Amino acid sequence: MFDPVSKTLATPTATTRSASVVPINSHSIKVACSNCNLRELCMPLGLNSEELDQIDSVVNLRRKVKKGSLLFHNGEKFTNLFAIRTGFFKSYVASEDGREQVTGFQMAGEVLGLDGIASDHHTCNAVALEDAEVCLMPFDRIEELSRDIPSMQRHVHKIMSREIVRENGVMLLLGSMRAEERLAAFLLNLVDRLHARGFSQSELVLRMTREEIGSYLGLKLETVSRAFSKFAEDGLVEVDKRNIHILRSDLLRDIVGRTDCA
Amino acid sequence: MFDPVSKTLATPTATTRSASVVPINSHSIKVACSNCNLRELCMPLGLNSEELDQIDSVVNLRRKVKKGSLLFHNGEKFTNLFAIRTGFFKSYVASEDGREQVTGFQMAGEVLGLDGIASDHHTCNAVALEDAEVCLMPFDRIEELSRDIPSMQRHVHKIMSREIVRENGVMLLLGSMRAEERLAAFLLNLVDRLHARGFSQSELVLRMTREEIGSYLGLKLETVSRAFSKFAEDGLVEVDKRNIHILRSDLLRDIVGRTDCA
DNA sequence: CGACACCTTGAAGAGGTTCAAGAAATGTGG
DNA sequence: CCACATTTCTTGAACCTCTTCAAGGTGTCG
Repeated sequence: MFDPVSKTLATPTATTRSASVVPINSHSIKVACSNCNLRELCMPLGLNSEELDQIDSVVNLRRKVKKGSLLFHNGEKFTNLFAIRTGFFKSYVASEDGREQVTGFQMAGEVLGLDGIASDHHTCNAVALEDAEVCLMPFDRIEELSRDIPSMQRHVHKIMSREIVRENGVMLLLGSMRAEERLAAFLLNLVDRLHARGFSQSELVLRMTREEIGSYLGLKLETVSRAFSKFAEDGLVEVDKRNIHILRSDLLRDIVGRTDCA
Repeated sequence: MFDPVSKTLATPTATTRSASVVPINSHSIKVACSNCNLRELCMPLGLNSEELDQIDSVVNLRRKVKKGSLLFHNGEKFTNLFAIRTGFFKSYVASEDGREQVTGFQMAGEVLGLDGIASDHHTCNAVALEDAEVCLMPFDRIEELSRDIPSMQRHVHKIMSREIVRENGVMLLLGSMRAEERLAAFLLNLVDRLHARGFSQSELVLRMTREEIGSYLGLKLETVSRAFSKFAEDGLVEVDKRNIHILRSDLLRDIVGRTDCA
């Protein structure tokens, strides 16, 4: 199955959708992974309690990110990876001449910041599309821990490889699909990842604008809007602003998969 | 500077272009990194001799890959990363309906196979575009070594992150550039990477067909051909089949960078 | 309530694709 | 080593998808 934006982790875990349930007063506070309900999404399974304690010592801070504000930006020194606890992000790159390309949308349990490892500086930007909360994971601590705990090491490698595979899928999408195929693939991927987090298989709320979807899919916002209208007209989805109800995911899948025909 | 296909490693090292200088009779043979002239491209610098010995024990096999044959393919069990010694590869993904998308072109000193880590199986294919030779690096040995040698660990992380950053660049290219911008960016990137390996800054020989370039750039082969003709007509390059002579790299750079205008 | 961001829809236009034909290079087998 | 089949590349012309430009509508927030 084609999967342009594969989920960071497959383990389904119900999460709350509200942004600020954890009492946080300061800019960032100490937390413990060992009793985090997203642990299955962030960390390798089957660790003993000693290893869990070690991990608690890595993920020692949280940070709230207000809607619209940057988690990190191009050029910024890289020190942390970020695990999303709540909220929704977009990451994007910009060329000198001002063009922007959304490179991904990230949700709870997914990791941000991998781009920064290459040069010790971030090369893309990450913005919260709704009020969000992230765990800070100092990368040198992650590397230390990876040396001590092989399953942790393997986990880190898998997360990075998964991102490479995801981007391969996006290249396929951008390089060879038509507008409606792209949007269908996008919707299916999004609802899939939400479903893996305990949400509906058929309903979703878009956290991003048509323009941001368009940027991600290599389309103009008008084209995205028209494709939504076409899907609605054909009875594949109901579209009410950013509330999407998928009526015929089977037909959406057909659209993604077809080589030719209309 | 926009860089859709950033080089795997920046260290310039002269290499020979011929494919079969090393005497190899069997399918694969033992070799030593410690006296490989590509070591600077593949391995972290500043290792002591004991660490170099350890690395020699990782990269213990070479394999010849004939032009047109697969190094690995989608679905194949993942066990090794591959460091290219000589030759030129393309990697590509395929969707069920038969569409193919070239995801990258790789040359000496670059690493193939990172996609396989995520699921223990490769998700893309790698084909030699000319007779090639690769070093086999068993990934579990790489992980062992990474646990012992922090600079090795960091090196592996950087290689993976670099691939993520490269793909971000390709997404920008596919999502927001016009045909001629894409081809200009492609040529500049290719000649850059070749130059870092001791080749000319202005002359290059394409190892791939127009169709493969088109697949990578999200264009049809006719469009690629026309863009080449346009560049030649405008005096930016000389094109003789697959031999490209870049006359005005400054103007090529302008083409990549411009937001609008003609 | 007004300003602003976001979304939809129509009409015209452009860039790239598709289809087609021919030329040049490459490889194969005798 | 040559003849022939095949692959690769180029170029033209018609077509189509998506973009651009434009206008109007809706929802949101200070």
